[in-house]
Amino acid sequence: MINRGSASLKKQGEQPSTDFIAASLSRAIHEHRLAPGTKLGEDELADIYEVSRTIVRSSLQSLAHRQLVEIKRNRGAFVAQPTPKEAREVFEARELLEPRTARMAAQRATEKDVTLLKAHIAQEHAALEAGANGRALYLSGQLHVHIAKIAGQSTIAGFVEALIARSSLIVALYWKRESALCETHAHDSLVLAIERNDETAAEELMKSHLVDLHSALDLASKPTVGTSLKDILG
Amino acid sequence: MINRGSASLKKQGEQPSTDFIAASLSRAIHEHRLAPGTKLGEDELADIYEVSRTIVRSSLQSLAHRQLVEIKRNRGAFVAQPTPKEAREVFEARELLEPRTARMAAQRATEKDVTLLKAHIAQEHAALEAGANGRALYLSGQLHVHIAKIAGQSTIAGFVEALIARSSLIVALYWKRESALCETHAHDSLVLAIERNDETAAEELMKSHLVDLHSALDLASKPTVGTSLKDILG
DNA sequence: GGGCACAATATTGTATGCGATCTGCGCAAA
DNA sequence: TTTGCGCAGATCGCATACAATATTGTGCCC
Repeated sequence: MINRGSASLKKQGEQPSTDFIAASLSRAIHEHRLAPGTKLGEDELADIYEVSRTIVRSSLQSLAHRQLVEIKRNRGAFVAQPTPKEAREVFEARELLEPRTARMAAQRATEKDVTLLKAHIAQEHAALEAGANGRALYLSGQLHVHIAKIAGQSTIAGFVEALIARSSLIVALYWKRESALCETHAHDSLVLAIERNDETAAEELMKSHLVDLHSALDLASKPTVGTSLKDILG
Repeated sequence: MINRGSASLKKQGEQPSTDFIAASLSRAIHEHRLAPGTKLGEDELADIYEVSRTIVRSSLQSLAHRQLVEIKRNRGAFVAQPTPKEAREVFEARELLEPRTARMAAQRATEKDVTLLKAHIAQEHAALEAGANGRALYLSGQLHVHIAKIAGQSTIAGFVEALIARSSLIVALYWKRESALCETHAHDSLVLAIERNDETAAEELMKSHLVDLHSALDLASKPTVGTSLKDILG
């Protein structure tokens, strides 16, 4: 169910396991390999990653703090299912934060930054053409994080990162259209604005990009993928 | 060293212990009873709160995620010591977020909200007059959180909460003046603006209040309270 | 007398076991 | 057939035990 490839990598590298597992799960959620509502049993994960429940617990708590999973006492951890209200708030927060970070990024971006951004976008296109939809989605989000980091405000960048993560869940639940393609051009022109240090354009492009995304959500209906029908209806 | 009173309360109430301990430590940090750099040994805390290290670890990880404590691998947990750079970023983030939330709060505040805000300020004044400086500081921060919550954006309110918490550490490290009194009037007029639903005034007042706070910090010097003598002197 | 290497201690990291709580199923009664 | 109860299974919460690592103390050698 989960990316076993990375799990075995861990056995070789022997990195701080708790971070590794949290990152692995986070990626899986980002890439929509784990649907909202999916149960994440401790024993199950401990088995998969070949560590003790202690480590798994720690990872899950970390993810819970980022609101990527929800922990119900004596019930276990589940991939979070943001409500329409929460979804709206997340996008409103993004609309407040990100245009400003885009402006700062345009102001501060170095040549190297722009090169990296362009490489990032290239990856994004490649993923799309390869049909790796999940990966494309992940990269698409990471571009926003990347821009926030260029802005040089790591605190705000951290917030943006958290918002992007939740956005991934929101998209999984409320996305109307099928094509994620519509985003790519927005990203292109955004990066170009940053390249020519056009602060105002970057801010405006980011703003309209987010409004586009927001409007592509159907926040009226109840979650579609919601696996746990009983929880919601009960 | 830590609030034993609350610790014993826990024994009676038997609440989710990990949250309780995290909250207790958080309060202690907010109220400057725990100085930045203080080591938080697991056994020590386990002893004080009369729980196992498992719980204490969980609490510390929770605080670490909020960046209130820093966990160094194989070394332990310490009350965080934001650098001047981080301090600047925190206040810049606040200056970005909070004026907007103040505006929204002014727009949405009900009579009940205003009543609670005024009660809050009264507590603040009382604490100051009672010489409970730590508590006053805590309440002062909580007012900002309260306003953010009134704005009805719980996501943003969460960010503000995190920023307030870190601000407490920043004040502990970099505060220039002695009097925290200067703030109280700012809070008064801010709440009054919210009461009369004067959005623009609320936004402006919040903005200038934050600029005041920011300028009352001495971010040029190195941390003063930094307990780790070796790091600083070595 | 000073500096370095090694041993002892203390503290954190991880694993595992036991008790508590919840879920789901089966059976009995209406 | 449906509804309520009770038991069994599974899963989580927490404590304890053991392993790994950093820190401190001691003694030797220079």
